[in-house]
Amino acid sequence: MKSVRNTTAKTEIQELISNSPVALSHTEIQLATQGLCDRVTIYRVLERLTIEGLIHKVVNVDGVVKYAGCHSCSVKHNHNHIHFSCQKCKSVTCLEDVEPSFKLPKNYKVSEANFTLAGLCPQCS
Amino acid sequence: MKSVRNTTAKTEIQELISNSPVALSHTEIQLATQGLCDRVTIYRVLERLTIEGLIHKVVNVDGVVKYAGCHSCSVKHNHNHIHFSCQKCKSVTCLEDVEPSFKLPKNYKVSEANFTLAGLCPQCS
DNA sequence: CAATTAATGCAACAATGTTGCAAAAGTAAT
DNA sequence: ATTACTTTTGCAACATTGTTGCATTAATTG
Repeated sequence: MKSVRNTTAKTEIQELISNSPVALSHTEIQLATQGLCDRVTIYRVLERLTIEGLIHKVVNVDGVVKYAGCHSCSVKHNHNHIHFSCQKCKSVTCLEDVEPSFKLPKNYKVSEANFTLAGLCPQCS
Repeated sequence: MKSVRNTTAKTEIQELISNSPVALSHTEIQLATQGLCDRVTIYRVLERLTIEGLIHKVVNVDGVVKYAGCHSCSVKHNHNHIHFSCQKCKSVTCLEDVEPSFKLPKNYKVSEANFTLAGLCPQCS
Protein backbone atom coordinates (compact mmCIF):
# COMPACT_ATOMS: atom_id res chain seq x y z
CA MET A 1 0.00 0.00 0.00
CA LYS A 2 1.11 3.51 -0.70
CA SER A 3 1.82 5.53 2.37
CA VAL A 4 2.70 9.10 3.22
CA ARG A 5 6.05 10.00 4.73
CA ASN A 6 6.82 12.98 6.89
CA THR A 7 10.04 14.51 5.72
CA THR A 8 11.89 17.57 6.90
CA ALA A 9 11.06 19.49 3.75
CA LYS A 10 7.38 18.69 3.98
CA THR A 11 7.11 19.57 7.66
CA GLU A 12 8.99 22.83 7.35
CA ILE A 13 7.08 23.99 4.31
CA GLN A 14 3.75 23.15 5.89
CA GLU A 15 4.62 25.04 9.06
CA LEU A 16 5.85 28.01 7.07
CA ILE A 17 2.58 28.23 5.18
CA SER A 18 0.41 27.60 8.23
CA ASN A 19 2.16 30.26 10.27
CA SER A 20 2.01 32.85 7.52
CA PRO A 21 -0.80 35.40 7.64
CA VAL A 22 -0.67 35.65 3.86
CA ALA A 23 -0.58 33.09 1.09
CA LEU A 24 2.89 32.30 -0.20
CA SER A 25 4.17 31.67 -3.70
CA HIS A 26 6.68 29.03 -4.67
CA THR A 27 9.37 31.70 -4.99
CA GLU A 28 8.59 33.14 -1.58
CA ILE A 29 8.76 29.70 -0.02
CA GLN A 30 12.05 29.04 -1.74
CA LEU A 31 13.53 32.26 -0.39
CA ALA A 32 12.18 31.63 3.09
CA THR A 33 13.57 28.11 3.33
CA GLN A 34 16.95 28.97 1.80
CA GLY A 35 18.51 25.71 0.69
CA LEU A 36 16.31 23.47 2.75
CA CYS A 37 15.68 21.47 -0.38
CA ASP A 38 15.67 21.61 -4.12
CA ARG A 39 13.35 23.87 -6.09
CA VAL A 40 11.69 20.85 -7.61
CA THR A 41 11.07 19.34 -4.19
CA ILE A 42 9.12 22.42 -3.17
CA TYR A 43 6.86 21.98 -6.16
CA ARG A 44 6.31 18.35 -5.27
CA VAL A 45 5.74 19.03 -1.58
CA LEU A 46 3.20 21.73 -2.42
CA GLU A 47 1.44 19.32 -4.71
CA ARG A 48 1.27 16.66 -2.01
CA LEU A 49 0.15 19.04 0.73
CA THR A 50 -2.63 20.27 -1.54
CA ILE A 51 -3.78 16.74 -2.30
CA GLU A 52 -3.69 15.88 1.38
CA GLY A 53 -5.87 18.91 2.05
CA LEU A 54 -3.42 20.62 4.36
CA ILE A 55 -3.01 23.70 2.20
CA HIS A 56 -4.92 25.22 -0.66
CA LYS A 57 -4.02 26.97 -3.83
CA VAL A 58 -4.97 30.57 -4.47
CA VAL A 59 -4.30 32.64 -7.56
CA ASN A 60 -3.74 36.35 -7.13
CA VAL A 61 -5.00 38.98 -9.58
CA ASP A 62 -1.77 38.85 -11.56
CA GLY A 63 -2.07 35.11 -12.06
CA VAL A 64 0.60 34.21 -9.52
CA VAL A 65 -0.11 30.92 -7.79
CA LYS A 66 0.06 31.07 -4.00
CA TYR A 67 -0.57 28.63 -1.19
CA ALA A 68 -2.40 29.17 2.07
CA GLY A 69 -2.98 26.95 5.07
CA CYS A 70 -6.31 25.24 5.54
CA HIS A 71 -7.58 26.41 8.91
CA SER A 72 -11.21 25.48 9.25
CA CYS A 73 -10.97 22.80 6.63
CA SER A 74 -10.88 20.00 9.15
CA VAL A 75 -14.49 20.85 9.93
CA LYS A 76 -15.74 21.53 6.44
CA HIS A 77 -13.49 21.72 3.43
CA ASN A 78 -14.64 25.01 2.01
CA HIS A 79 -12.51 27.53 0.17
CA ASN A 80 -15.35 29.64 -1.08
CA HIS A 81 -14.34 32.57 1.05
CA ILE A 82 -12.87 35.76 -0.34
CA HIS A 83 -9.18 36.22 -0.98
CA PHE A 84 -7.72 39.66 -0.85
CA SER A 85 -4.92 40.39 -3.28
CA CYS A 86 -2.97 43.56 -2.51
CA GLN A 87 -1.88 45.44 -5.60
CA LYS A 88 0.98 47.11 -3.79
CA CYS A 89 2.70 44.47 -1.67
CA LYS A 90 1.26 41.58 -3.70
CA SER A 91 0.16 39.78 -0.55
CA VAL A 92 -2.78 37.43 -0.64
CA THR A 93 -4.89 37.08 2.48
CA CYS A 94 -7.79 34.75 3.18
CA LEU A 95 -10.80 36.58 4.57
CA GLU A 96 -12.23 33.45 6.13
CA ASP A 97 -15.28 35.08 7.64
CA VAL A 98 -16.47 36.87 4.53
CA GLU A 99 -18.76 34.72 2.44
CA PRO A 100 -19.79 36.02 -0.93
CA SER A 101 -23.16 35.36 -2.47
CA PHE A 102 -24.31 35.23 -6.05
CA LYS A 103 -27.28 34.01 -7.95
CA LEU A 104 -26.30 30.92 -9.84
CA PRO A 105 -26.67 31.10 -13.62
CA LYS A 106 -28.23 28.74 -16.15
CA ASN A 107 -26.68 25.34 -16.72
CA TYR A 108 -23.25 25.73 -15.27
CA LYS A 109 -22.07 23.10 -12.81
CA VAL A 110 -20.05 24.85 -10.14
CA SER A 111 -17.59 22.78 -8.15
CA GLU A 112 -15.24 25.47 -6.96
CA ALA A 113 -15.33 29.19 -6.39
CA ASN A 114 -12.50 31.66 -6.41
CA PHE A 115 -13.34 35.13 -5.19
CA THR A 116 -10.52 37.59 -5.19
CA LEU A 117 -10.72 41.24 -4.34
CA ALA A 118 -7.85 43.43 -5.38
CA GLY A 119 -6.84 46.74 -3.92
CA LEU A 120 -4.85 47.89 -0.95
CA CYS A 121 -4.48 45.82 2.18
CA PRO A 122 -4.59 47.45 5.65
CA GLN A 123 -0.79 47.64 5.74
CA CYS A 124 -0.51 49.41 2.39
CA SER A 125 -3.41 51.81 2.56
CA MET B 1 2.35 64.28 -28.57
CA LYS B 2 2.13 60.56 -28.29
CA SER B 3 -0.58 59.00 -30.37
CA VAL B 4 -2.02 55.57 -30.92
CA ARG B 5 -1.61 53.74 -34.22
CA ASN B 6 -3.90 51.16 -35.70
CA THR B 7 -1.85 48.33 -37.06
CA THR B 8 -2.87 45.09 -38.67
CA ALA B 9 -1.79 43.05 -35.66
CA LYS B 10 -3.68 45.22 -33.24
CA THR B 11 -6.87 45.25 -35.28
CA GLU B 12 -6.88 41.51 -35.92
CA ILE B 13 -6.16 40.61 -32.32
CA GLN B 14 -8.84 42.93 -31.03
CA GLU B 15 -11.42 41.51 -33.43
CA LEU B 16 -10.43 37.97 -32.53
CA ILE B 17 -10.95 38.65 -28.85
CA SER B 18 -14.13 40.64 -29.31
CA ASN B 19 -15.71 37.97 -31.48
CA SER B 20 -14.78 35.14 -29.16
CA PRO B 21 -17.43 33.91 -26.73
CA VAL B 22 -14.68 32.91 -24.30
CA ALA B 23 -11.61 34.66 -23.00
CA LEU B 24 -8.41 33.82 -24.87
CA SER B 25 -4.89 33.23 -23.63
CA HIS B 26 -1.75 34.48 -25.31
CA THR B 27 -1.07 30.99 -26.63
CA GLU B 28 -4.56 30.62 -28.03
CA ILE B 29 -4.27 33.98 -29.76
CA GLN B 30 -0.92 32.98 -31.18
CA LEU B 31 -2.35 29.77 -32.60
CA ALA B 32 -5.42 31.53 -33.97
CA THR B 33 -3.45 34.20 -35.76
CA GLN B 34 -0.76 31.87 -37.14
CA GLY B 35 2.18 33.98 -38.14
CA LEU B 36 0.31 37.26 -38.22
CA CYS B 37 3.03 38.70 -36.07
CA ASP B 38 5.73 37.87 -33.59
CA ARG B 39 5.01 36.32 -30.20
CA VAL B 40 6.37 39.40 -28.50
CA THR B 41 4.12 41.66 -30.52
CA ILE B 42 1.08 39.80 -29.23
CA TYR B 43 2.18 40.50 -25.66
CA ARG B 44 2.63 44.15 -26.45
CA VAL B 45 -0.64 44.46 -28.33
CA LEU B 46 -2.49 42.83 -25.45
CA GLU B 47 -0.87 45.26 -23.07
CA ARG B 48 -1.89 48.24 -25.18
CA LEU B 49 -5.45 47.03 -25.72
CA THR B 50 -5.81 46.55 -21.98
CA ILE B 51 -4.53 50.03 -21.23
CA GLU B 52 -6.83 51.51 -23.85
CA GLY B 53 -9.72 49.70 -22.16
CA LEU B 54 -10.72 47.68 -25.19
CA ILE B 55 -10.11 44.32 -23.58
CA HIS B 56 -9.67 43.13 -20.03
CA LYS B 57 -7.52 40.59 -18.32
CA VAL B 58 -8.97 37.57 -16.58
CA VAL B 59 -7.12 34.89 -14.68
CA ASN B 60 -8.58 31.40 -14.70
CA VAL B 61 -8.48 29.05 -11.72
CA ASP B 62 -5.19 27.56 -12.86
CA GLY B 63 -3.52 30.94 -12.97
CA VAL B 64 -3.58 31.20 -16.75
CA VAL B 65 -3.98 34.78 -17.94
CA LYS B 66 -6.71 35.30 -20.51
CA TYR B 67 -8.19 38.27 -22.29
CA ALA B 68 -11.80 39.10 -22.98
CA GLY B 69 -13.45 41.90 -24.89
CA CYS B 70 -14.99 44.81 -23.03
CA HIS B 71 -18.61 44.85 -24.09
CA SER B 72 -20.54 47.11 -21.79
CA CYS B 73 -17.45 48.96 -20.70
CA SER B 74 -18.15 51.94 -22.89
CA VAL B 75 -21.04 52.69 -20.60
CA LYS B 76 -19.45 51.88 -17.28
CA HIS B 77 -16.08 50.28 -16.94
CA ASN B 78 -16.94 47.45 -14.62
CA HIS B 79 -15.41 44.01 -14.58
CA ASN B 80 -16.90 42.94 -11.32
CA HIS B 81 -19.02 40.29 -12.92
CA ILE B 82 -18.42 36.58 -12.56
CA HIS B 83 -16.07 34.66 -14.79
CA PHE B 84 -16.69 31.01 -15.34
CA SER B 85 -13.65 28.81 -15.73
CA CYS B 86 -14.39 25.36 -17.14
CA GLN B 87 -12.24 22.65 -15.63
CA LYS B 88 -12.65 20.40 -18.64
CA CYS B 89 -12.23 22.55 -21.74
CA LYS B 90 -10.39 25.33 -19.84
CA SER B 91 -12.62 27.97 -21.36
CA VAL B 92 -13.26 31.19 -19.52
CA THR B 93 -16.57 32.91 -20.05
CA CYS B 94 -17.79 36.25 -18.77
CA LEU B 95 -21.19 36.01 -17.14
CA GLU B 96 -21.93 39.69 -17.65
CA ASP B 97 -25.37 39.66 -16.12
CA VAL B 98 -24.43 37.90 -12.89
CA GLU B 99 -23.35 40.35 -10.21
CA PRO B 100 -21.92 38.95 -7.03
CA SER B 101 -22.42 40.55 -3.67
CA PHE B 102 -20.37 40.49 -0.49
CA LYS B 103 -20.18 42.39 2.71
CA LEU B 104 -17.02 44.44 2.67
CA PRO B 105 -14.52 43.74 5.45
CA LYS B 106 -12.57 46.02 7.78
CA ASN B 107 -10.02 48.41 6.34
CA TYR B 108 -9.37 46.97 2.93
CA LYS B 109 -9.56 49.33 -0.02
CA VAL B 110 -11.07 47.43 -2.91
CA SER B 111 -10.44 48.69 -6.40
CA GLU B 112 -11.06 45.58 -8.40
CA ALA B 113 -12.92 42.33 -7.97
CA ASN B 114 -12.25 39.04 -9.63
CA PHE B 115 -14.90 36.38 -9.14
CA THR B 116 -14.25 33.11 -10.81
CA LEU B 117 -16.39 30.03 -10.59
CA ALA B 118 -14.89 26.77 -11.67
CA GLY B 119 -16.71 23.66 -12.78
CA LEU B 120 -18.27 22.45 -15.99
CA CYS B 121 -19.57 24.79 -18.63
CA PRO B 122 -22.83 24.01 -20.51
CA GLN B 123 -20.88 22.44 -23.37
CA CYS B 124 -18.94 20.08 -21.11
CA SER B 125 -21.60 19.04 -18.62
C1' DC C 1 18.62 -3.60 11.20
C1' DA C 2 17.11 -5.05 6.79
C1' DA C 3 13.73 -4.47 3.11
C1' DT C 4 10.64 -1.63 0.76
C1' DT C 5 9.38 2.28 -1.67
C1' DA C 6 8.32 7.24 -0.97
C1' DA C 7 10.79 11.33 -1.43
C1' DT C 8 14.75 13.94 -2.99
C1' DG C 9 18.42 16.00 -6.02
C1' DC C 10 20.07 16.83 -10.33
C1' DA C 11 19.96 17.73 -15.04
C1' DA C 12 17.49 18.76 -18.79
C1' DC C 13 13.62 20.53 -20.85
C1' DA C 14 9.15 23.26 -21.79
C1' DA C 15 6.24 27.12 -21.39
C1' DT C 16 5.54 31.80 -20.47
C1' DG C 17 6.85 36.41 -20.07
C1' DT C 18 10.37 40.49 -20.51
C1' DT C 19 13.87 43.72 -22.55
C1' DG C 20 17.04 46.28 -25.86
C1' DC C 21 17.71 47.77 -30.22
C1' DA C 22 17.66 48.27 -35.17
C1' DA C 23 14.29 48.04 -38.92
C1' DA C 24 9.65 48.72 -40.56
C1' DA C 25 5.34 50.96 -40.89
C1' DG C 26 1.53 54.54 -39.48
C1' DT C 27 0.33 59.24 -39.38
C1' DA C 28 0.27 64.03 -40.22
C1' DA C 29 2.10 67.91 -42.64
C1' DT C 30 4.04 69.66 -46.78
C1' DA D 1 2.93 61.48 -53.21
C1' DT D 2 6.86 62.50 -50.46
C1' DT D 3 8.91 63.66 -46.18
C1' DA D 4 9.61 63.70 -41.30
C1' DC D 5 8.44 61.94 -37.06
C1' DT D 6 7.55 58.42 -33.83
C1' DT D 7 5.03 54.27 -32.87
C1' DT D 8 5.14 49.55 -33.56
C1' DT D 9 7.40 45.41 -34.97
C1' DG D 10 10.84 41.52 -35.30
C1' DC D 11 14.62 39.38 -33.63
C1' DA D 12 17.68 37.76 -30.31
C1' DA D 13 18.64 37.03 -25.87
C1' DC D 14 17.37 36.49 -21.37
C1' DA D 15 14.42 35.62 -16.95
C1' DT D 16 11.02 33.14 -14.52
C1' DT D 17 8.08 29.44 -13.62
C1' DG D 18 6.78 24.81 -13.92
C1' DT D 19 7.59 19.72 -15.51
C1' DT D 20 9.82 15.10 -16.19
C1' DG D 21 13.12 11.04 -15.93
C1' DC D 22 16.20 8.67 -13.32
C1' DA D 23 19.58 7.39 -9.98
C1' DT D 24 20.24 8.11 -5.02
C1' DT D 25 18.69 8.94 -0.33
C1' DA D 26 16.03 8.26 3.55
C1' DA D 27 11.48 7.23 6.14
C1' DT D 28 8.74 3.57 7.69
C1' DT D 29 7.31 -1.26 8.60
C1' DG D 30 8.21 -5.76 10.24
